[in-house]
Amino acid sequence: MNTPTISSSNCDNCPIRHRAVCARCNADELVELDAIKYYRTYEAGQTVIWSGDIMSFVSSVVSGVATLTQTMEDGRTQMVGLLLPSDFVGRPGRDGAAYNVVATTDVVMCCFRKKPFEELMERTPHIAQRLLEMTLDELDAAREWMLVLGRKTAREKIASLLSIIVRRGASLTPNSIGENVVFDLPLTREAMADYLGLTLETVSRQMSALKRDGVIVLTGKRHITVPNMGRLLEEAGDDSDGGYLV
Amino acid sequence: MNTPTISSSNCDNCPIRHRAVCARCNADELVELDAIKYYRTYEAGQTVIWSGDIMSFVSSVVSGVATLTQTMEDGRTQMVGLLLPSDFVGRPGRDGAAYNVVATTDVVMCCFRKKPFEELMERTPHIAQRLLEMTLDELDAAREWMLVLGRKTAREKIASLLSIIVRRGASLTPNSIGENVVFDLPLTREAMADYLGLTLETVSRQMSALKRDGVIVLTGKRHITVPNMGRLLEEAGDDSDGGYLV
DNA sequence: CGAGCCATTGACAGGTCTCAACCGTGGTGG
DNA sequence: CCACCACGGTTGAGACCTGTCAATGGCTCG
Repeated sequence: MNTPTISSSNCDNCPIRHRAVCARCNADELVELDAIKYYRTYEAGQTVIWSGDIMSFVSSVVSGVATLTQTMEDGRTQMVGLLLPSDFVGRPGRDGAAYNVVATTDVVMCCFRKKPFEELMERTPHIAQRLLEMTLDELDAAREWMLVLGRKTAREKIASLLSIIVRRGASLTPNSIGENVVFDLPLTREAMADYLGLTLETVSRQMSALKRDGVIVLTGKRHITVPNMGRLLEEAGDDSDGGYLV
Repeated sequence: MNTPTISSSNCDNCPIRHRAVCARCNADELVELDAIKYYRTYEAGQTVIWSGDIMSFVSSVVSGVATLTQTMEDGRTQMVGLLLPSDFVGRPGRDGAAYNVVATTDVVMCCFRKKPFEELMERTPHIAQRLLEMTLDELDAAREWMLVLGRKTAREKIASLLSIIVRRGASLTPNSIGENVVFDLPLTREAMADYLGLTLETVSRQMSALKRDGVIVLTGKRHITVPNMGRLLEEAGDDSDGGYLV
């Protein structure tokens, strides 16, 4: 395992301090959380959690990208969550994991022992409030995703995924002001296919098509430049304003 | 409209008393909820909420069935939620509605004025706790649905939808013990298509196919008998035990 | 240099959509 | 009273998009 060293057990320097499940906690509450927390690291490709596992912890993604997937008996796989820094993993009150969690890049997790975390939640409204807020956001994201899966064409699906990654990464890579948006795909073609309910061949073909049509510029396989974000949003079939204030 | 009379302003007789957002509330908390609540009824086909509307209330479905849908500019529509009795509508902390809500049967809603409800939530952990629990359940349902939308065939999608309706209706129509499961579809073919990301023609064809193959028996358009529930679950591509205790 | 992985591209098959005709029921108005 | 329409549903024929199977290319690493 790479660099298991945890430089900051200190929440003050934590990159997700004000966005994760602990966002609303005050100093006293952080002390309580600190007592039940530990860090774990995972290498790219490693499975963090197997569906059905008994979970002894819940956790927050500190850095890196992981996926939440569901698999049918015959192997068909659907991604049901894309876990970026600050996202929460696990369900308080449930023992078994419902999904597979796989690290797609090297990942650092901030884990809380489950039992004490649940007890802490009982008497710390700040945690439960934040978790409710985050869960409602995830539910909205899942519903937007359902529209993508159910009603969009392959080309629109790809454009939607790229838009979502840009939107979610905006806070991480603060260069989304000008026209040119640049980012690295944290997913393989296969993972993109699992996200979008497509085959990896169709993903590849549509990526090539968007490239050919000048919607995106591909440098290597993963480095992407979007010359015109409005155009990408059009291709995604979304309202051209992106749904948020312009 | 059938029986718009609200016989019970009294929570004790409420059919969703122990399943809705108020499930954990004690007598004192119910009194507070009672002060900010009112009932509304909607006829089948009526739109309850338009996406983008300013919401002055949140609510629980008391009886009937409603749908939560999202629509693209060109009219493509995806259902993102199926609202059955006890389900919660609205998002505390957000002013605008994100989805359309349409009554598919006559519906009774128990509405709470939004501002006071939010204030009550702040000081009543029982409500926030229950809402978190319900939201996590909805998120799980949305993720199961994503697998259906992204990876299942039309035939599997239909079988999955019927299974879900049976499972959710089990508590409502307590006849799911024996082999024969009987129920009425609360959805038109078009609504089923919007649920599953299909066209209504494909839904109709697959319903006919399942009927022809003896998986279901159709009486009229909406009345369904499932002679062998295990068979239906197989057709849905799910684990044969249905995920729950047999 | 070969192995393994990720990705691209082609040819073809097949599942679902599109367009269209038709059926049965219930309500309505001449 | 009955023609007529609206509505939900079924079925057919053909087109098209995406999946399947297969071959190939580029890259990294041992």
